[in-house]
Amino acid sequence: MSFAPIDRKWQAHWEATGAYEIEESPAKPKYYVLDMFPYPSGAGLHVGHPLGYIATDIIARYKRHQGYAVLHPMGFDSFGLPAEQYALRTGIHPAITTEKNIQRYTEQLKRIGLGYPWSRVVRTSDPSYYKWTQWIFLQLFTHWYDKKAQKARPISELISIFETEGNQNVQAATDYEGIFSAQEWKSWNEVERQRILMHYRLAYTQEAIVNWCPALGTVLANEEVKDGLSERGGHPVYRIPLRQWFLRITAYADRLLEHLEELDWPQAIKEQQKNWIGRSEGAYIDFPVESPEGELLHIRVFSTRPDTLWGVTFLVLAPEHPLVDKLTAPSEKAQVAAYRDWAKNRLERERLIGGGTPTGVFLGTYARHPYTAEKLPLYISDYVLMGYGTGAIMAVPAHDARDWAFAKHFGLPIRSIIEGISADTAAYEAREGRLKDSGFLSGLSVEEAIQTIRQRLRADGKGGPAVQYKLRDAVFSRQRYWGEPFPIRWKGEVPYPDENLPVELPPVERYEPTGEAKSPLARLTSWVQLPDGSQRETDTMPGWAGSSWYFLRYCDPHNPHRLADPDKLRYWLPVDLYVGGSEHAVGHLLYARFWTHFLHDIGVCPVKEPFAKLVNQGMILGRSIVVYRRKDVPIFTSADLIRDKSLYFPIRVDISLTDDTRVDVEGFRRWMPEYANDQFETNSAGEFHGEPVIEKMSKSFHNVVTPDELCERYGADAFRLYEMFLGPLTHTKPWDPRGIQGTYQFLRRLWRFLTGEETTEGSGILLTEGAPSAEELRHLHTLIKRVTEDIERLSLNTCVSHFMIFLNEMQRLSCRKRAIWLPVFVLLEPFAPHIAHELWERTGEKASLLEAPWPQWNPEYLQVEEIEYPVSVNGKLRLHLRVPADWGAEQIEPVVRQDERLLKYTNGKEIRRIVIVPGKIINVVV
RNA sequence: GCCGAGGUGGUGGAAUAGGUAGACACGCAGGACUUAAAAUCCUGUCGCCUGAAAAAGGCGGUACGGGUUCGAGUCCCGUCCUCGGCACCA
Repeated sequence: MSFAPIDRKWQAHWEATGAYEIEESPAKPKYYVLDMFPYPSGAGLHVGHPLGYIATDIIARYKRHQGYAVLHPMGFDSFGLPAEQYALRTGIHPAITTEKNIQRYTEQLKRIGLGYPWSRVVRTSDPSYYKWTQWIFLQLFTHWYDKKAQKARPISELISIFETEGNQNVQAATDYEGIFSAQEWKSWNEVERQRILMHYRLAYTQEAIVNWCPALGTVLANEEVKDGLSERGGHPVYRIPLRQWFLRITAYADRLLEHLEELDWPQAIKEQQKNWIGRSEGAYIDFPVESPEGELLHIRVFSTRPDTLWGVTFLVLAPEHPLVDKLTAPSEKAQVAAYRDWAKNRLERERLIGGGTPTGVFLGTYARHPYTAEKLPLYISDYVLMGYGTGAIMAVPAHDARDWAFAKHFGLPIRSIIEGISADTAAYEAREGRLKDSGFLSGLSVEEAIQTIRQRLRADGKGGPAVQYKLRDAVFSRQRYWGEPFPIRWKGEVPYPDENLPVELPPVERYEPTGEAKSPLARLTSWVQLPDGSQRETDTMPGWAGSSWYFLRYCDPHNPHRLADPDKLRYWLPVDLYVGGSEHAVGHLLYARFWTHFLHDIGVCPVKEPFAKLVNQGMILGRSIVVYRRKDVPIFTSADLIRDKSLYFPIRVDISLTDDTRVDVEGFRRWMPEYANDQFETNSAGEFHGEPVIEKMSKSFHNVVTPDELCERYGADAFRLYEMFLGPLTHTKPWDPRGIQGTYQFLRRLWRFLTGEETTEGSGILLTEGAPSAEELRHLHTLIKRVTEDIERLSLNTCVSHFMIFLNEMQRLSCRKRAIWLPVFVLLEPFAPHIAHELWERTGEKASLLEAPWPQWNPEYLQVEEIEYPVSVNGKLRLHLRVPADWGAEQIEPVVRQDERLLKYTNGKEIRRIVIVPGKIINVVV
């Protein structure tokens, strides 16, 4: 018996009636529940993908029963690399592949009975959508961040300020260090002005060092490079400077950090974002230094431990530090050049793995301690990074493990400045103790000393308090085809916004990279060259551009005039519940917050934080079956016969050819023709077994289970229930292909019990009239209470158990009373909508089950009438037990016997009464 | 190394306020029906002990060692292990 016909009947009905389309209704409270939209890959959905979607579908349906206007939309993150690579191989345009995949995804999602408003679907690759992605980019391009006002402001306002007072009073998020007056500003030409403005824009271009792989013709991310070679193909990778677009996310570092507090997100994700932003407080300290040519300079360092200033015994600069050339003594030039060369070609990765022994060279010159004027030797070493702080450090080997290792290796002095601490065997890094030998800091605690020195440095003009972030500005360029084009026209060196949106992605004939670190768009000269002599930007935006604001578009998905209507945004935002995988912890989730803060600043978005509550669903792992083939001869051996696995090669079998661990040998032979003539050693029962392995669900492991086949065989509802029943939403758990029997069995029992039918063809239902008994009401209201409370705390797996227990009780009581079952159908609807709707229809109820109000539990039905029951314990002490009125002696006696123990615990106090409630001994009244 | 989350039967997991640990389900074992299989239904299923068995009972048990409490899977201290993230960030 299959529930598939019922599934189809109701899915068609919902489709035809637009049952899940939704509008703002001011009279109702709103609830916005969101899934992370998928990239529509060619492989389709496997059973791991819809886990979160089913959970949010349950929440959405539940909230709808509770009278909320619920927005629970779906869309597609449809720009991306796989479609482009497929196009490279086949010549099929990514738009066609993507369209096909979206069709397939949509069918699969509908087959599970997910109630999405399909009219609201957004696709990031639609021009009508990416028009607004481009628009947001232009807003970033035409805004700067004012630190005084703590918000983004139009670049035109910055120009006005420059024209009237120059830049001396401007506190902006910028890397521009010069100071200029209004006169100077006015004296400059357009190109010079634009060059300066570029340092203020929130979207800007800059030369950056990238991993360039000529063989692949593209730039690679750090994680795509292994040991100087490309991960794919193993081609050499070079670090070259390239002009790239950046977004100035660092302007928002503080705000992104602060607002983390107010979010109801998993602690792990908040921690990750916090670490990623990596705020540290410390101080800048300037060390005077004289170059071999006699030039007086200073080296600025950043330290979180400025209190250890008297423990400094040398300074270290990053090899790329701009002062290295000037500060190298003639005698050391050759060595320094050699080291710098070596360090440059050493990739980040090796440098980290190399970890153990410090490397570096002496520059042959010395800096002066800012307070004691002591001579401090200057070194360069690649353990100091140019990209963080100032690219130079003061080394305090006694109180920093890295400096300690460096000092030991090069025989430099180690000087402890904490009382009673010797740093002979290891650095003392704790922020505890009192300072010694530290001038005016001596005698202070570490924390006191830090505060004192920060102020003193500023007062003395030798530095001052400073804050540093690990967060870097985000690279926003990709040399790819299948992404959003930049709405930018270059006139010479100066980029100008192209206000004529959308700038549509033109068709190309060849998808191969150009070999010059440019996207395939660069070949389209007719597209690139514009009539006014300017050229289009040919890079495209990264995958995360479109996904950084899609949740806004869902509120008003077809608006041609604006990103979304402000009233609609005000109604729906923020997202009340966002469910998705934790892999987006510092990518998508940080960028989406950044864009939302920015859009809030410019008055487009009513909220600063897009996602009030976030839940990470766990991964569902697959169960692969491995069979063993001898290394020496063409023989496969059943796994239960194998003693020494080292004699065998493991080979994964497609799980459709297995029944638990038993392998269909003939099927396997057909599937892998190269083994067709091999011998298969079976066990004594004549069976051939493999061995199960739990690992990621993946096509390459042949362990993928798709929802489609399960929905056909058991029905969408059994599938939905099983996905929930598997375990807590947030846990990573293996897919057990046999387990679905449990929820399928439950639904069949329910079906047979209520309809008396073995098939889904009839239309009968066996509900009876009549008033429910106290016991029946107690079961019903227990169910309502448990299911309601468990949905609220997202414990959907236990909800399923409650239904099973309830059915058992009703079967035991043979209760088919209408008054009991009607509310149960409402409770069941979010979990098993198809069967719930079918049963509801058969009852003849006219009201729509979708809109039926969620039942309320009545505490009165849950309370059990109590009586006092006098018993004697040990024949000595007389007790009064308060027990449910319908309990008999056979229920009380075991309890009493058990509670003889209580006598021991009362330390001589007289027990008057043991209070008992159903199932629990609550306390002893004395 | 640092940060975060966790450790309960053969398996997934339950125990919501510190109150009968193992609900519910899978698997497994036994039985019924059947020529047989599938399907379905019933019974049992943490370990050890007493008991011919059943009934009934006893003891132990939530990673390990301590502690608080009449009572601890739950709270506190210490140790070990697993998973996830970050990792020369000065």
